[in-house]
Amino acid sequence: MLGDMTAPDFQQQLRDVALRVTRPRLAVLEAVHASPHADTESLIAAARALLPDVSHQAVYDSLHTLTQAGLVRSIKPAGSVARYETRTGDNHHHVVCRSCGDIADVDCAVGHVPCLTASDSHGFVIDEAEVIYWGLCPDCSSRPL
Amino acid sequence: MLGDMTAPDFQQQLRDVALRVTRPRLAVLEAVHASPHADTESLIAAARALLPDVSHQAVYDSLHTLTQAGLVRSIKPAGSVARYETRTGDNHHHVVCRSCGDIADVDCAVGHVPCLTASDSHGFVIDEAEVIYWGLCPDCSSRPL
DNA sequence: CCACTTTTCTTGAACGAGTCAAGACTTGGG
DNA sequence: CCCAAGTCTTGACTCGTTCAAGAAAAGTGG
Repeated sequence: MLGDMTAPDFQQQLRDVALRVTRPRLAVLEAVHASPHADTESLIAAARALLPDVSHQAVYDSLHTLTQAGLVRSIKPAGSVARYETRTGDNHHHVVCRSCGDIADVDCAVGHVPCLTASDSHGFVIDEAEVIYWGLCPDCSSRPL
Repeated sequence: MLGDMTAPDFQQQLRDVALRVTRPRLAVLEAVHASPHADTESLIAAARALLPDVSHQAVYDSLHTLTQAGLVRSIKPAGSVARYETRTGDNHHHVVCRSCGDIADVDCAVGHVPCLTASDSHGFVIDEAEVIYWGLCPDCSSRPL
């Protein structure tokens, strides 16, 4: 069951970053992989579909750990709760619908590392540029309130 | 005030956007103008320095109203509470220190409207691109933990 | 395969920025 | 000056997230 060949090898992913392989972590990893941009509540539900008795705290903890390890990435658009995805390390950004909060991935038009060098960084040592495009998703823009 | 001719006329700003001129709003506008990137708690304190008995709720409400009217702009970097500034409409972005949370303004290297056209917007109608540069401020980068 | 050490998970309570609601007060127009 | 609409005060409350203590599981060395 957890050795599904078509899906990423989550066990191996955990070992690769020197994290212990636990069922909560596997369930969370699989849940995030299956539902990109899902919020924590949904992920708790999804993780429980795989491991019925996981505590919400274990999910929160796993998400933090996996985020720090770089296996998942968290995004928190203003006005939204935390959301997670497994697509990491490829410098992609997000479009967020102002109306329904839906999120989609976008690659920057510039192609890579957009605007990473600010004109005047005030002495800050910058290591990441996070871009959020705000607008309306197809559904919401075609169905104005 | 004190002969400062460059100080914005906050009363006029409110009238220009068809908002009622109330003392809480003036106090909040002035507070935000005086302390760019301040969080709500600081702004409540700053507003009370000008108008001792403002309720926190009036400050929250004013901030929302002023934000909607475009007189102030709010920013909420992940892991931080809401912060506000009066510099609006000039497409500038922010550098946020991962360590101390300090924020500074930056103009995008591209000069204007950076990356506003995503490569594939998935049908979203985009109206704004928000950029946050993450890194370490001068103090934190020179004094590693 | 077992005992041990460390990390992780469970349970349950707590926190705090922000929001809601009802009634009193202001603002600005007439 | 008066009034209706819009704002503010007060105080309770929500809910995503975090904290804490003890129980359980993972990995390690014997």
